[in-house]
Amino acid sequence: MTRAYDSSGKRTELIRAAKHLFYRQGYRTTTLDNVAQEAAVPLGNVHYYFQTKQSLAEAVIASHAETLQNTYARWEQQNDDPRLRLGRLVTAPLDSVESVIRSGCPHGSLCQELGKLEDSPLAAHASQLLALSIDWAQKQFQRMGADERQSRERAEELVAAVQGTMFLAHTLRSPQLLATQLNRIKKRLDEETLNSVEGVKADE
Amino acid sequence: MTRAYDSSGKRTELIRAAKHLFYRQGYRTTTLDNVAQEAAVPLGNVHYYFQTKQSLAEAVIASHAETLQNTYARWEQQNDDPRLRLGRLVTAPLDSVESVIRSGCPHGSLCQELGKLEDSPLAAHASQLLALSIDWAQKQFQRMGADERQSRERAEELVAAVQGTMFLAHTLRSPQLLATQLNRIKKRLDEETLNSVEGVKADE
DNA sequence: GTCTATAAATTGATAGAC
DNA sequence: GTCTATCAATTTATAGAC
Repeated sequence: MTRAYDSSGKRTELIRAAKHLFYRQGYRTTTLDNVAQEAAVPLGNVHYYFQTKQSLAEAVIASHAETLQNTYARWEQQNDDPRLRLGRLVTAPLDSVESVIRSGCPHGSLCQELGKLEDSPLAAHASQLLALSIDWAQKQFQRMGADERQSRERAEELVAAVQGTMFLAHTLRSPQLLATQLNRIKKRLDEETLNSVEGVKADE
Repeated sequence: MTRAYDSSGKRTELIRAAKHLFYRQGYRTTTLDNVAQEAAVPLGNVHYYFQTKQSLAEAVIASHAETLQNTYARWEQQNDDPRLRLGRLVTAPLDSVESVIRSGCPHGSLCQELGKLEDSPLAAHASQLLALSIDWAQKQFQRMGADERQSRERAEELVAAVQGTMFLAHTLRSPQLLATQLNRIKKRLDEETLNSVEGVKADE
């Protein structure tokens, strides 16, 4: 790095373009030329900002992580009740049905693809996106009074259900499935957490 | 095709090798040379059996579908009770924990990768593997007395949960997660289907 | 049918002018 | 810092001898 920040905005633009294309087409399918064109930057220039395609992917993963953390921070500000927060985690994919149907979960599909590149550190990096979501969900269950193990298992269960639903809806290209199943998950979540309202308020 | 069957067994062997490598490394990462070496067949010979890499992938998908159908047929023979049949669907991944942790679900991960190749018929072909499982699960729920819509939604929910669990366990490389969450799914399945035993026996 | 050698195309990465 | 031109490696696919 020879610069303190991205003065021209090209670096940021390259990350945005790569993020978009990796999501739509996958990491392997997307060429650096594709990214360069999408970002309106000459191909050769890409290597000024990112020495390798892999380092570009790492920047993309970091960008995803930042977005996720911002989202969770916002949800925490907007809702004190951990049940409502978890509800948003479940129904969030409904805010972008079309892209979920077309390309699946932005984080999940990236983990899936990079997870098979064994000789690469990208797999471990990407998996942190999933870990981030589980950890956050676990925190919410803990605020409802669940202990360490209980909260962990419920968080894993919830994230697995949402991920599996997005995957199925994407694979079968069914917006209907996405809506129906996410609502089922949400309904069960609401039912299961009905008796933990007091614990929350006491914790406040 | 100039032959009625695979007399030398090389065609079958190539499919087996490709199936294995696509699962472990992914479709894009696996080269025809990799497949040829794994099958102990010279590279140039691959094109005698499969004109393109895509046609090899189609054969792999067909082989997966055949395996799935055989498995379901066997489960139907071994158990009359649809609840037990569905139980096997849930716990089956525990019979091959290591490969699931290492590479995820053989069908799910294939669907995920091929699903992003838009200009290819492979996506639609692969998605039939998932559809097959959902359809089979739906049949079992129907035999328990559930109507068309109910059985469909419960089948989708079950498959989504199992797929999501395999995906999470694979991404986080956690055999513990796989076992814990699959057992949770099975437990809930058993609880929810407790009151539908009569309906089954009457149907027999 | 089987195999070697190679063509043809793609693509990540680099060199070097400006 | 920016961009053009090009290298080097990979990989799908084909040609043609045996």
